[in-house]
Amino acid sequence: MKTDAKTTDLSAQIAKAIRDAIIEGRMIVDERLPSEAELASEFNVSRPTVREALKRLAAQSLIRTQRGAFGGAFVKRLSYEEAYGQHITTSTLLLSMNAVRFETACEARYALERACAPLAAQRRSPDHLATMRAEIHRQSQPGLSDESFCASDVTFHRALVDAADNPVLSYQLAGAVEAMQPLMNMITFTERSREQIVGLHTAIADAIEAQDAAAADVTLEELAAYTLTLGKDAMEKRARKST
Amino acid sequence: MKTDAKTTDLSAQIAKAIRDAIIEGRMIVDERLPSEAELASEFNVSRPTVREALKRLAAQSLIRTQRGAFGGAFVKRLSYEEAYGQHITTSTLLLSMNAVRFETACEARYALERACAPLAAQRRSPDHLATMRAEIHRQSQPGLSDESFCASDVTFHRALVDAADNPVLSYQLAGAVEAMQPLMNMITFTERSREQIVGLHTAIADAIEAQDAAAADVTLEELAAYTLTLGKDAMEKRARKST
DNA sequence: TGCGCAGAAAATGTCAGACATTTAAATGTA
DNA sequence: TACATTTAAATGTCTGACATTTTCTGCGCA
Repeated sequence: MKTDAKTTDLSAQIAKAIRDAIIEGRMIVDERLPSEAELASEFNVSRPTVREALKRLAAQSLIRTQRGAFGGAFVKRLSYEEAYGQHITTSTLLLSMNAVRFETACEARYALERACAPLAAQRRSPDHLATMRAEIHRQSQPGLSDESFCASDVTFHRALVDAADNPVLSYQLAGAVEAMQPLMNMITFTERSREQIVGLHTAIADAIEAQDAAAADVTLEELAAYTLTLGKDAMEKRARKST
Repeated sequence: MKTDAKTTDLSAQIAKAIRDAIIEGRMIVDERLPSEAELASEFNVSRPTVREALKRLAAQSLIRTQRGAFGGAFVKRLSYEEAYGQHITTSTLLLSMNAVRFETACEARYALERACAPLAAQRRSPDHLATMRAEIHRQSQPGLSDESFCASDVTFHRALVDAADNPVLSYQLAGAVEAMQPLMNMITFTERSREQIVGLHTAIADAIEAQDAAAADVTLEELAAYTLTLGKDAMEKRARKST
């Protein structure tokens, strides 16, 4: 039953075998793996090869290792924080390496955000509202760099998403929202466009506070359309400059 | 400037240094990394340590390696397929390891799917419609196992999402849809419930074909509600059994 | 009896060096 | 010129050793 795909590294094969065991539930959280020496003899390879396999799994946050007596490798409980981090890294790279069009990413992001809006309107906590208001205030400060403006924009939208109070939703959305930031950073925000955005953000916060899902949806749609035009302008300028 | 965090492995530090270089764009796709020996002397570590670092990066699909003369490690273009795979694995584990409530996962999934529906209605290709119809047909076959029914359900919904013709959206949704399957597999589908679901699926396919976004949305909402009741029943049964 | 400290043991972390294998370029020959 | 051969530069793998960390054990002492 062993898949003797001679084409792959031994360490990759071993990593796959262990990974499958974890995914299929044959090993449970906090269960200890055999020691490196035991794994080595079990798979008939040397200890460095086993170690390479374990490092692969560690990179995916599937195991953690602990030194010392009664240490070893343990199946790790994947935390939301780590999953967020991995997802954001992957999403960001996917966008930056595959020449994804601004329109495509933007459409995806706002489509997903609008899916959160009704839940956010229903469940928003004072905490999330406070964050949104604080970021709106920051975005109104003159002299803010474009990067900081974008970062604040991300924080605002994260708060909106988190207000839906569904960690699975937050996790899935994190990728879409954060991965957009590098693309957004290419936009130069004029005083006029910042005013527009702050106005729309305020309208969104108001709608969420008033638990008015319909209003939030309409405003988000407006914001999506406006962001799209800003992005298109920026992309055109870059295209002209490079020719 | 070297972060001498003595608390972490050398291989983790080296992996981080290279990963940052890739993420920040200091290394571009298909660029060759220094050889293992060169990296070893550059970071003042041994070759096995460098190799462990490289395996970490390979596990995240950030690099690929090539043997032979003029081989080495190269920055890898992250493909949608691989990103899908990683995302699904992570999402699945996140759900299974953190005792996410069925309701939470279900809510997230359908909220996101409903975000795709309007775009799918607008852009659906004959291909996607055909897939949806084919899966509906499969789901009507008597004698289908619960697992196969669930797998077909996932394929149907993937087709719905893909019909929106936005790869970024498909990528983000893949995690939500596929990661639900293990949870759905715990449900025993009676003949009656299958009929219900097939009916709703048919209504969704009809709405998408007719480019009627509103109808698709309403039906998806119904399906979400129905799935939720099925899930709750299944969870209650399991709870009773275990006491 | 109970407490604290030293040592043993077990595991991962790291290193050095060697050999095997793969691959493409360079070289030589018909 | 075309094809076969050699060669060199990489990664892949193994062996063995030592360093470090951490826990448990057992001893001595009050």
